[in-house]
Amino acid sequence: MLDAAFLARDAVAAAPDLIGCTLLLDGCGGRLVEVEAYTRDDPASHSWPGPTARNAAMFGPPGHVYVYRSYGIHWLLNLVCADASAVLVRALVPEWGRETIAARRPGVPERDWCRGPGRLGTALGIGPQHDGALLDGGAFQLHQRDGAPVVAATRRIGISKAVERPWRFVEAGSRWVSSPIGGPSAA
DNA sequence: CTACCGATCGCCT
DNA sequence: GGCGATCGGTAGC
Repeated sequence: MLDAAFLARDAVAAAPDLIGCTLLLDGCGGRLVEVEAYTRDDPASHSWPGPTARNAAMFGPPGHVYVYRSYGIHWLLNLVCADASAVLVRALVPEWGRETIAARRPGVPERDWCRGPGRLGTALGIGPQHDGALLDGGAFQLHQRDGAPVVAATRRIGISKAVERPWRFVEAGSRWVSSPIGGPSAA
């Protein structure tokens, strides 16, 4: 288990170090291959407007999770870092709890189970009840990686503000990321 | 393979 | 009242 100190720094610093680490919720999850960083000083971040009811977890201590609903449909998972920054979890390798995940996504190819933040939320069973939960080895577990994967930085996906900040981090060459480069037709 | 569009709703202006 | 840190289906090349 990684301790809270691992996330007690800016999300931009913590995000690349999270690639290769293993994230589990109730035994479902696997190795992280794609994340994005969002900071307090970041027009694309949910903490940008200041504290509200929705983003309260982002303004709490590091080492908790921030969960919110996207497009009225999907539940997205973030790991809260220091100073109201957070890391959006976008993709992982489904290594643990595979039978549970398969039951949640009938007919969906294995490669798509956790490829994209919305699908990952469904696969792990993320919901509003998890907002503010502690990454303490209970329901949520975050384990240190073995070795150092090759990490590439690209532009973030699906946002309209601060698009130039290269704060999306992927494991180079992984087939489990939502897009190998920088999103649909990005350089 | 890429491109477009509808679904669906909580939050902020 | 407008707008997403998205996905899945369909259409077209």
